[in-house]
Amino acid sequence: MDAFYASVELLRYPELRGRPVVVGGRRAHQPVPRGDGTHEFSILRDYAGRGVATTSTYEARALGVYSAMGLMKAAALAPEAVLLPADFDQYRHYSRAFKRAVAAIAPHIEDRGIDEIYIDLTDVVEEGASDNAAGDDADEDPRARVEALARRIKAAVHEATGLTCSIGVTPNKLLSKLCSEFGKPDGLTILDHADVPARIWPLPARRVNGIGPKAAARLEALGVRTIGDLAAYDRLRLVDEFGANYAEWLHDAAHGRDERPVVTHSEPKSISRETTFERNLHPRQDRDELGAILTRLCEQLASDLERKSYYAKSVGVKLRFDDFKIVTRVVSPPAPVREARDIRLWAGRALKKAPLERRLRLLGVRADRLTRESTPQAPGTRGDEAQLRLEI
DNA sequence: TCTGGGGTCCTAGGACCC
DNA sequence: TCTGGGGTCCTAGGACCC
Repeated sequence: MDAFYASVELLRYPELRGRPVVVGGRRAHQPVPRGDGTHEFSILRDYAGRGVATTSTYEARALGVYSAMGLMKAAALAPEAVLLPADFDQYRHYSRAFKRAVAAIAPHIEDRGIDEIYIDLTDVVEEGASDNAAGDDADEDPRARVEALARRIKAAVHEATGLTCSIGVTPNKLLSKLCSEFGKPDGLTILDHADVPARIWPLPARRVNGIGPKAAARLEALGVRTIGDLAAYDRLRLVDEFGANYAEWLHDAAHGRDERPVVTHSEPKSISRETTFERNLHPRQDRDELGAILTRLCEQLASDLERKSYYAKSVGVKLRFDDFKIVTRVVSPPAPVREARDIRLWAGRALKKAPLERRLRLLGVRADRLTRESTPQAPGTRGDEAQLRLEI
């Protein structure tokens, strides 16, 4: 989806179209209705406090404001930009709507978060082909068929949500992810393996999903800037720098090779809640306040577990200190837990294992190693199946 | 008073088992 | 004085993604 959160906000406040708009900041103010149908909006310059831009409209991006940028920095770049608080219920609603619209056409979908999916079009394209075989003036060009299908999906998404999306149709997820960035907003790119040298290799290596800031910097140090540089780079030297596994993946990725299937179902591995404080808190001086925050996080986590029907075999805490260093500690209760009181107890024990000298800016609680069962499951046993032991 | 919140996956070391 | 070769599970940290 194109600038998803910001675009949803523009549906609600059409008068903001064409203006730089930033979504984010926990203390951002709700727009105030004026009575004539318009609203009084807060602007970025007036924001004070912690927080980052969750997303921004293309007009704000033109001014240099991107996702994850601190709002104070964003305000320096775009002081007149409108600032809106995030409304995740609203975004989830539109997320479900666009996914439903796609699923009606192509049901083989992998969820990649609130605003992104992979679609396996193989069967849909083939069905279309056999349908067409009967027709007389049917379009026989496979590429034209694929394009028509992609346009049908874009139209369905727009019909259901009023929002635009960008689609990349390619032989695999890696290439589709790259191509979905082309022509945004409202892009459509169809690409085959043969197009990789011309259209993929000129791109910066950083654009590959899985090459982040660290890997990109190390590649840069090797003189590797583009995906084409990476494709041409000596494999063994890549192994020296990154280890066998990552090196092989880098090499395959640079050649547009990716065999990962579209995964239509997956179980969560962990559920967590965390919060950054308005001011840094000291483990001893602010002990009571921290304890209250931890309790609240545990209550939220317990309600998440209950709603989703999971128990946690491990409970962990996450601390971010004033120097931004992160420490995590995990404990495993004798039996899986779900109740807020239990989570609070074990989170407290995990916390005791952590170093507590510096001030904290963030505290988090995590339910780890999730299970549907409330009773401990010994390794190698399943339910109440009879156990068989054989010795020779 | 730069720098959110929710995730996944990988690596590495230690405990423990046969 | 030396002490193998598997395996699994658990924990901590880090890179990366949306």
